[in-house]
Amino acid sequence: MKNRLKVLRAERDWSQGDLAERLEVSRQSVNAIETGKYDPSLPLAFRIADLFGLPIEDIFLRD
Amino acid sequence: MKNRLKVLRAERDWSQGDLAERLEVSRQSVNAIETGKYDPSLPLAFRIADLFGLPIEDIFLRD
DNA sequence: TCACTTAGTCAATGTCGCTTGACAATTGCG
DNA sequence: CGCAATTGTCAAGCGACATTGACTAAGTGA
Repeated sequence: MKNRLKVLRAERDWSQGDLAERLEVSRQSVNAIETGKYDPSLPLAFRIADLFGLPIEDIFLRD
Repeated sequence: MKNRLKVLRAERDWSQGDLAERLEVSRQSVNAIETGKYDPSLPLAFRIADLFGLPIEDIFLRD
């Protein structure tokens, strides 16, 4: 399960901390998801999709 | 996080066991997800979406 | 140079997702 | 009626998700 978080974040010039704050999760969680340590829960994936205004399928990709 | 699993399953006349087999998870997991005990992991949500040929957003709904 | 931000990582902790095995209650069918 | 299939649920266990706090390393700017 890959994801485009880093790119989407860069497009908006947000730090991992900025994104974490908007998602209401810890900065370490954002980092772990970006670096592929684990996948987000489904509810968090929805919050991410809502934040970026994209369908989940456009952010998270089957690897 | 609600979901339409029970309906989608009924449309195909599948038992929880049938669905579990196709998803390669336990019957108890299917039951727990259907009865709202917990949400599936993101990878499992993708497998479910693929199986039914629907986007994740059409199966799982923000509550 | 020095302070600050950012990114990455580690440890410890707690909860969630998923498992196997088991059992009861219900439904459908010969 | 009797039997099988289905659904719902429980307990115990394991690994994944997410947390706080702390630390290192690299880049930016005054």
